[in-house]
Amino acid sequence: MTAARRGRPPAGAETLSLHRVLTEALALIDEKGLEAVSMRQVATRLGVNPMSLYNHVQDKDDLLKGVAGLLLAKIEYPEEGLEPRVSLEALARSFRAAMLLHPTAAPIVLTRQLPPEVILRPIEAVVGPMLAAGLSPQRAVHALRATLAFTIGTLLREVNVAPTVGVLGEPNVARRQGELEATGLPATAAAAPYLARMDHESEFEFGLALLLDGLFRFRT
Amino acid sequence: MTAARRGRPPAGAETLSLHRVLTEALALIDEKGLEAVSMRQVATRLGVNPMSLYNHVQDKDDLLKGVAGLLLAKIEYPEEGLEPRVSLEALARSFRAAMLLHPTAAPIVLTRQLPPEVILRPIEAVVGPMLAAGLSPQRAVHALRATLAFTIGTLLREVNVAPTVGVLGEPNVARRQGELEATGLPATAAAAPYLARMDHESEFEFGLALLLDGLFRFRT
DNA sequence: GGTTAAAAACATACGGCGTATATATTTAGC
DNA sequence: GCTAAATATATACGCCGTATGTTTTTAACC
Repeated sequence: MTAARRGRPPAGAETLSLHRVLTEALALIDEKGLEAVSMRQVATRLGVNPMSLYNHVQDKDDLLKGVAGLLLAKIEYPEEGLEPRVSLEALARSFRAAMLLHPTAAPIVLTRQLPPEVILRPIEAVVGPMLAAGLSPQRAVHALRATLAFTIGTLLREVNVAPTVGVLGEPNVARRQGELEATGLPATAAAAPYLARMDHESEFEFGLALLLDGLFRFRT
Repeated sequence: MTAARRGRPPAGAETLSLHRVLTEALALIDEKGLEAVSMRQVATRLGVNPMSLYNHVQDKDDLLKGVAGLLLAKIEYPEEGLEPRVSLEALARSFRAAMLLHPTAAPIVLTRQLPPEVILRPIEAVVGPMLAAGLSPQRAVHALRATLAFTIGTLLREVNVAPTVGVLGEPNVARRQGELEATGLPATAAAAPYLARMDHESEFEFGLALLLDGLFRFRT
């Protein structure tokens, strides 16, 4: 282990950058999980002293906000001029897909207050079609918040950061179903085959359709 | 600072218990916030060595699960025999109210997988009325998951653990509204007065009614 | 071209954290 | 009475975030 250079690196040298820090942090999360993220681990992977990160990031929370921005940047926006309902469905699905590209990192976006500049574009992309569909601004905001709450809640469950009795994988499902039937709770037992099994995709589509159907039934 | 007793305490002495550990942890969260919770802090408040907690709790995560149980135990269940829709509304409101009794602790419940024994009762209380209303078990489970996802998402926003542009308090609202109008994004600017302001209560009721209306429109 | 302020890296160190391990004391059951 | 279990403390390890200070190079200015 040779001692590392100690001053500002010479002109041509590869240098640290905010982008390198953020992408390395995201890679670390993908590989080792959210809880493995530490300033020291990120620095080690970059071959750099931990304190060097602070030249590009205010603190650890700031770093995580940056990673959140990386994730949100992966949302793909539908083309202009589609039917409002089609645009909204596409957006919701694209948001979900973007989060599921990095499931273990998703809670960074979903459970954090983010600076306006990083969420304004998605908001505009949702409110636009809602107004175009004839919803009042007030109702459009209510609708945005209801669908976003549902989507966040669904995604958190999907990445195992929410309470649920459902499980994935056949052997687990069968075992859980048996446990539920053995509780003696009548409704729980009756619904056990469905409570035990989880199908994120269809649950997301079910709730999304439910909300959008309701919103577009009367466009006040 | 006299040296603390070192062995098992004598018979009559006040002794530690799981319940004391959990309630002290909850009190600490209420006073100092979630991030202030550490085994050492809880132990200090109990006048006890940190390692003593491990006689009652497997590890820190287990302690937090226990606190989650404390919170869920504060749900008040509606009486039997009400109209299904009335029961479901009461339950959703009661769940929300229970979480808002300890807003800073709520994320422990909302962003964690919990053991079945602690969530079975609420589940039964939701699925029961849904089946009573004529929903199929499959649809009842979908309905449970959709409303729960929405409720969790709404509550996380309410306790500042979710992305949003809305703010509370008049001066903040006015400032944020100005910022939104200055973005140049047309829909965002048009909806700025509503985007800037947050009204958790009415947003919760709006989404809840939207979901339940849809669910009860056709009872398949 | 020399001077100087800013930039970008490293070095050290502090106080906190969760908890593994070992030990002491008392109790409860046989 | 003996012994195992229960309940407490003591010590220590390896992490963590980051405050503070130092070194080296660059870039801007005269």
